[in-house]
Amino acid sequence: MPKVGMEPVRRQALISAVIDAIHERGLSHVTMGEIARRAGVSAGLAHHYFGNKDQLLLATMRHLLSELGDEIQQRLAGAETARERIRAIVAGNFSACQFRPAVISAWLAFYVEAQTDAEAHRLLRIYQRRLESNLLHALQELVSRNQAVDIAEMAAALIDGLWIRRSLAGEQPDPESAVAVVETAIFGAISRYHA
Amino acid sequence: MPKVGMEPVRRQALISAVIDAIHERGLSHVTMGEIARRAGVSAGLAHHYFGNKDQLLLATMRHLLSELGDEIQQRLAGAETARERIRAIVAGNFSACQFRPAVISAWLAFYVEAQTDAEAHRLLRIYQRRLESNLLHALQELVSRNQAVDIAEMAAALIDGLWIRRSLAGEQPDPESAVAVVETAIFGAISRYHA
Amino acid sequence: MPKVGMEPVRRQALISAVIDAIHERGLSHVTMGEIARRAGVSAGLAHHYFGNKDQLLLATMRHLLSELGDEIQQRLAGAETARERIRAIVAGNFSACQFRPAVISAWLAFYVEAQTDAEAHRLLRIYQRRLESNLLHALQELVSRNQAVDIAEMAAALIDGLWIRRSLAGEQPDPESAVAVVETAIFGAISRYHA
Amino acid sequence: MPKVGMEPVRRQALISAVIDAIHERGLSHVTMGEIARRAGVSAGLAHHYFGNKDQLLLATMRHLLSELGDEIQQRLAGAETARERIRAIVAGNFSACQFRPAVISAWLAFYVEAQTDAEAHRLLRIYQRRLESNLLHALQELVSRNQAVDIAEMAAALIDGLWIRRSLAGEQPDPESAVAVVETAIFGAISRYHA
DNA sequence: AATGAATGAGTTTTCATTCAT
DNA sequence: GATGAATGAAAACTCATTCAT
Repeated sequence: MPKVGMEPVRRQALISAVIDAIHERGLSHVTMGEIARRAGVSAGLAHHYFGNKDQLLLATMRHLLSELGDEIQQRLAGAETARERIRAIVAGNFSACQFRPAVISAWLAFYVEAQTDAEAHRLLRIYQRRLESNLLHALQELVSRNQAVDIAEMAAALIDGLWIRRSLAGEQPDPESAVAVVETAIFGAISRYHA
Repeated sequence: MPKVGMEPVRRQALISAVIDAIHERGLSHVTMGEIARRAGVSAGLAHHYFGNKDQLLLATMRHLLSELGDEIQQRLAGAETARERIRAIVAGNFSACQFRPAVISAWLAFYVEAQTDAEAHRLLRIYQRRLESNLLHALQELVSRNQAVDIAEMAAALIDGLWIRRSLAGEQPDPESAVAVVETAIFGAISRYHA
Repeated sequence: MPKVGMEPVRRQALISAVIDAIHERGLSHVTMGEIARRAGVSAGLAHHYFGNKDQLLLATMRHLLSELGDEIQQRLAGAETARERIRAIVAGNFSACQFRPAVISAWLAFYVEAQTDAEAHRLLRIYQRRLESNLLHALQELVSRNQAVDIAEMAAALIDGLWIRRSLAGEQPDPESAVAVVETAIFGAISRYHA
Repeated sequence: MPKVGMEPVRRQALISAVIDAIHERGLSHVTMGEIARRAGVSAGLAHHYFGNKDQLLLATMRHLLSELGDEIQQRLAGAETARERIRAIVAGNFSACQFRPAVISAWLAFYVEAQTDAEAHRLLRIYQRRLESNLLHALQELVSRNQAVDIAEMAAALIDGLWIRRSLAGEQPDPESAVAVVETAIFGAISRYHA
């Protein structure tokens, strides 16, 4: 039953299937066959649209990165003060659509993949630099440049660390408390410098 | 030319080979053949000693966990005050033998594997609980129990986050500055509660 | 935008695409998708017109055979003496439209295909018999029947051999010198028998 | 039942299987599975020893080229006069072990493969150049350099052409008459130049 | 103890072909 | 008439694992 205009639908279904499959089986055990089955299409179609497994995986990673970017950008748009911008960045990183178990699993998997895969590495670095740069700009309005650098690094590491630990804990992820931990650490550090 | 008493040597060589192979190829691309080649033995021997690939991987993970445990235990032995114990735990996590690029890669890989592999998950949780428990005990001498729980979580996440980010940065890992970041965050939080 | 009367145009475009594709990728690597792409149509249309891949390939072969036949027939029409008829046959085999690199590649590929494909074999044998029979008739006016048979075989082999070698040489094919080599061999053999 | 020292045996069996499979199915229809089956081993083993299909095919081609080279070299060793050397080269090209139907099919297939495969092309050109060079040296003792060049080209083309036509004819190949045709053409041409 | 030979199951990938639109 | 969606079967290739030696 071929219909026209199905390409974007199938692409999205396949990317979602990748995320779910990684969550349940782990990236190293995911097969094209399983992804296709979850997406309700044949393995051939997955290749037809993405060329090969690596490309499909990278497309999924790009999807996640872009979703996260949008999430943060949206929140930044409504932020006026430096404190609000910092909150926007932190909250964006733990936004509902990103902090779902399956998405967390996929993120982690790609994080690790980026250790050895050049393209995955490149994609992740771009996101990381942007995150740090955003944080840095906001922080520099509150503390000196050197202090901002230190706090930004700490905050970025804390965000990643909370992600990884919450995911491993297996409990229902709790975005709000995660946000609170990071904000406490950031604003605590800022007030320390101000004292 | 089989020699007697080679077993521990071979086992260690294979475990080291796993770590290096994960670092260079990524866990999902590591094969028994490559591990064996790196260890300078035949693939058959790897099976002879470890039974199968999963067991070899888990043995490697156990090796890393035990090494980290020893590292922290050693430092704790010489620590007398609560502050010193906290410093011992943090420093142990970034000790030279652990904070090598190849070891970091392997840790990350196992972290992710633990998402979907029951035994890996169990091993990792044991280590995490011990780490948190150690931290908690030390912190409770300085702050209230509730405050200690919050700080311990933050500290643990920060340690993991620094690991993961430093590894991805590709630069030579710098244990001392990592330790400094974590200690600053911990003692900053403590002093905040005291104020 | 389907147009009426496009069928012969599409068919010819597909056949030309087959020849070019064989030249650039080799028959064993040619796919329907690539042929269709080169012809500027969808893969579905290629099937619509030719039924399946084998039929399209055979249609291409028939096209080449018929083109070669026409080429020779045209030249034979203007030939009066036996020597002229021999020259017509030889020259026809190296005529410009046949001795193009892409066409040579396709010919060779079909030659080989004919080893194992019954229909291709049949088509090629028809052409070969006609070529030999034409040559034989002309030669028999100049030498005895037995001598004519020998010379015809030699000439036919020489034609094929020059084709195959020129094609592999990769140089710009030079029909005239090829013709000269064959004619020298034929007329040399004839004069030898006459001596 | 693994035995040591099987590698050369398996390699040879696989190469022979390639030749037979090409003869019966045609290069474009040959699969690794069929080759392995004919060789009496698993498809995995074929990959184990040759890496991939292309490499196995090229190894087969190298095998044929080297066998042909040996055949000619042997005959050349016993030749003293220029005429004998020419006969050695021609006879070597139609030697029993080369002029078997299956071997002929394989040769043709590789000839065509060389049109589009760089490595196959390289291998074939080396053989062709050596053949022409050998012929040229022998011929230059009997005729002028220019005449030798012409005769060598004609002879080489005739050899290839006879191969291709005899193979297509499907009859039992007849080395002796093929040799006779080539020698008649060569020595006829020489005597023509001498006249 | 140790190896290399060998396999078979599983995975990716390709591609001719079909079919609704 | 023409397309793009979709499939399924077949092919290449990988690799953990077994086993005779």
